[in-house]
Amino acid sequence: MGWTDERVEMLRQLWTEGHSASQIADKLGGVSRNAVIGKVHRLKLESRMKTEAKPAIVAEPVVAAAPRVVAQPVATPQVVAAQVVQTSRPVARTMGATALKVEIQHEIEEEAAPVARQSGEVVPMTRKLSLVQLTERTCKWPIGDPLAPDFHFCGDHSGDGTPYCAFHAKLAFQAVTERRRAR
DNA sequence: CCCTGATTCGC
DNA sequence: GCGAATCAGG
Repeated sequence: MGWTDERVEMLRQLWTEGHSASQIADKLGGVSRNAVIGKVHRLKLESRMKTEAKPAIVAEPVVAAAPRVVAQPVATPQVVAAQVVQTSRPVARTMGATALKVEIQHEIEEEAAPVARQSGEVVPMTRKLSLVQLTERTCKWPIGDPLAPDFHFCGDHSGDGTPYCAFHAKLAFQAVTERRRAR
């Protein structure tokens, strides 16, 4: 199949809309993603260069690097936030992992806040503990940017079973529940 | 290993 | 002009 005017038009539109080369190749049919990319170049389209977004580091390593105490959290806030983000953004799926990680840090607070209001509870005071101060009974819910100097953990008293205090445990549990319902 | 786009080069 | 092969990256 060659590049008829119609096909070229479709290519232009889909590419402009942000579809990936392979996705466009599928829709058009009869062409490979390479063909699509090649054509895009010849048409001098493109533009879609994100200046190689630098994902940087995520919180996960920090939490995982904690003492034995923090070894196996049932569900980290990061995970919960990721799930919330996913359900609220059915669009960005393919770029997945990396893109989401970036958003997590940025939105974890924006996502958590609303949930907090829904729970009808007041956000508890935090003891602002650093990583080394965590024990078996301190809430390990991270607060702030892991890379920022003021990063700390909630530190409130947590039950025997959970790694979080009552408030944050509720946050995590509720978020997951909603995720399953929406699924 | 999956994917992304970018580039090359024989056709 | 075309696109497979290849490259560079996530």
